[in-house]
Amino acid sequence: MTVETVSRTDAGLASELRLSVMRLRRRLAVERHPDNPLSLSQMTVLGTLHRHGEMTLGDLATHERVQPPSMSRTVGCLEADGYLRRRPSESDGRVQLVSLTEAGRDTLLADRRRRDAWLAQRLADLDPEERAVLRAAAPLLDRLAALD
Amino acid sequence: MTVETVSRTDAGLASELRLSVMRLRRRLAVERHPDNPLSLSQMTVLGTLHRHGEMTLGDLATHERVQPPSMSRTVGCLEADGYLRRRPSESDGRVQLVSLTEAGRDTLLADRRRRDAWLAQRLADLDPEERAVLRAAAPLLDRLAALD
DNA sequence: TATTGTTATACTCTATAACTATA
DNA sequence: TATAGTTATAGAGTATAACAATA
Repeated sequence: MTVETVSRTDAGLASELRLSVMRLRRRLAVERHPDNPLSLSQMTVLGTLHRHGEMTLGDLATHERVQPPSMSRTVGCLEADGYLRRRPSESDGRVQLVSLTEAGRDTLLADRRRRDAWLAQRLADLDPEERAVLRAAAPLLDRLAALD
Repeated sequence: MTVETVSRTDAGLASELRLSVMRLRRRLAVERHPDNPLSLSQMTVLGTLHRHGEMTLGDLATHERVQPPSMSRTVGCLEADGYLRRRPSESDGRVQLVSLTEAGRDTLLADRRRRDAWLAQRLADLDPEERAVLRAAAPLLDRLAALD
């Protein structure tokens, strides 16, 4: 088996996919709209809160596959800048419930439009069948990333 | 249109794909085999050199979508640890040609086997049709990430 | 004792700006 | 002058360890 054909086998799929995922992630980080003050990770947190509604900090960390201290820091910055709010749970004083503010929601939706301008333009260069492949692939990537 | 259905539209595909790519990349970073001393980015460079053969430092940076100083540092560490070698081009003294050493190749292949153990196991939980989707998706992700 | 979250600290990756060497 | 690469410096993102508050 040669290096060139390894990608067609199941054994090579893992390698191919990992390289591709890393490169696109890096490119996405570069191509953010310059007037958006929020980082890629911060925007992802806003997106998750928009999708799921109010969540605990721990659940947010689990969902984003980061450790609690990392999420604590991310959430701290976003709260300080007014994109989300925290409140303690009534039933369990240890728990912090996190939710989007109106500013966070506006920022998310504006960013989504801008991001779509870049990535959707790249997607427009693909055939409809190729876009269909990626639409099918996205949830599969999430299943691969799932904790179980 | 609701939040839940947005992923079925072309406008929502960009958002979905970005979130999925980021989460899988983070998970891959976590799931590396603990006895591998090399980082995700370092392993990616070894993989690119294995696939392409000897390359200039600049081409390597372009291929990995990083700036030359970033690649200069990555390559410097890998050279110091014996995973690759550099030599100046005969025709142009400014150019550094980078290639894998035997140790780099061995490390790459060993790591590929280990990585496959994790990701291939996750892939094994998918249907053959779903793996086919991902096999088709990987080169499309690279086209999205391409400089043009 | 166990769980949730925070603080302290450090490391990796990446960038931009300024520089050196070569063309 | 222009190009290839390096050095210096800084910032973002993440981790682990130790801690505080609550259950």
